[in-house]
Amino acid sequence: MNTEHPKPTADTSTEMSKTSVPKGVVNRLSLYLRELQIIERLGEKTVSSSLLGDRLGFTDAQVRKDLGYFGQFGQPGVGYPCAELIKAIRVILGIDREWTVAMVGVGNLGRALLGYKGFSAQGFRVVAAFDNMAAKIGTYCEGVPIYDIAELGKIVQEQQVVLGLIAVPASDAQTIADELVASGVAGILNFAPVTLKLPDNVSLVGVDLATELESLCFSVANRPNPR
Amino acid sequence: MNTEHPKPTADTSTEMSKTSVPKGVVNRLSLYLRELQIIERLGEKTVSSSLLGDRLGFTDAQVRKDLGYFGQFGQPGVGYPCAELIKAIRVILGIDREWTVAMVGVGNLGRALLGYKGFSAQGFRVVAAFDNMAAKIGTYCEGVPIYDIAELGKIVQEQQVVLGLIAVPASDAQTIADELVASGVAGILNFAPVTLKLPDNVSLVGVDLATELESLCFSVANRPNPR
DNA sequence: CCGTGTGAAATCGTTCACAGCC
DNA sequence: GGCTGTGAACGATTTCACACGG
Repeated sequence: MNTEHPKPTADTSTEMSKTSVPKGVVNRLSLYLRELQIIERLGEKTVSSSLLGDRLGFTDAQVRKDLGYFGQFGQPGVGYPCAELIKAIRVILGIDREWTVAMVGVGNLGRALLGYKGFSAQGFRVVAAFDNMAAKIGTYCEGVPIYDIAELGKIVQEQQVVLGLIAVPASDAQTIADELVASGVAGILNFAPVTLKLPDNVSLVGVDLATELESLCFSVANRPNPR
Repeated sequence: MNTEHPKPTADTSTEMSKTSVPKGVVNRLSLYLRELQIIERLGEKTVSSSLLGDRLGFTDAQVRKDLGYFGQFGQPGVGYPCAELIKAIRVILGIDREWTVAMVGVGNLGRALLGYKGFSAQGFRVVAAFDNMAAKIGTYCEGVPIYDIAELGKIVQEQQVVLGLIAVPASDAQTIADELVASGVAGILNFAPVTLKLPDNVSLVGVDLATELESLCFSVANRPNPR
């Protein structure tokens, strides 16, 4: 849960958001997107902030405010047009283009992630995977070629990989991260249970299973009225 | 990042403490714990809030405030004793006891999660896994027996499962969640990309890969100074 | 001195409430 | 009538700053 990103000065051309966006908004945007796609598939042409909010457990005001950070997408009295809002959110999130991705670590978790359909579905193209186990090198996993980790730099550069996913043991994660950064990736999604240190021109998001489980324990253990 | 729950905090018995803990504190506590274990293994007997904070990217004040919600653990002029603070955080998080866990869905992701060492390492005992694929039923994965999903209710009750992990396709997740709740679990960790609706005496934490990746995209796409 | 614990101040994020539009 | 867009009020969280203890 480690993100990055200020919003100080845009120097170029067009407009930049006046106010900086609260962190949390971006995650909610992803959820709005997902829910909008479901609603659209249900045949609805438009959706109100209150319906969308109800389905996700947010207030209508929050939905409107969140969207308001990025523009005006709705029509008073009517709601938001699903199709257009979906398109707009994809642009905001930056997933209107294709992202070139590499997976580092093809153990249990790496394999599972490579098999996750959501990646390709949303425009992420996994072009390479890396491992240090000789037996795996040269084979394919879910259609993705597995290379020797020693070739990481070369291949990341050749293939213009923009995002790196780290699914190696904690002890190797920082080294891998450094190599990815040196090879020019712009962002890293880290599944290893360590806090990575990166230069701040590289974005970092971490997914930490232990942390999530522990926070679940906490809320169970400290529940207001245990049954 | 979907969490649940407002009113925690207390240490013993019948107290309904008024001070609510900011959400976010619990996740940081997990990180403190992890880092403390590393620091302790390095041979340090104590650690200051500023050192701990620096290693994780938080301010010293934040570290002290977070810990302050739960008691006084440090010595002025000295810092926090690693061993004791570790023990204290484990108690706060509720991971000083053993939690009985069941995994639902033994596809790629479920298998990967079952293989994740962090679970057993921190006192989580996975006693059962469920799947609807006939070929898997009756076999073991990472030492965990796989049962027919039709037996979920019976086995969860028999084994007194407290936490359920959902790693099934999105379309099945709500049904499974309902069954888990009906069988008496106290918390659910959901990996399926849907927003679950649960009664509020059951805690919910969601881990959503698509959302995390999208938020990474956003911060790369909107970086202050793209290189 | 260094470093904790903690009110008080500052900052940030959410909810309210209402004007204006369909 | 229903619903968006948005400043203003409110609430939550973080940072500051300093008294006090080893």
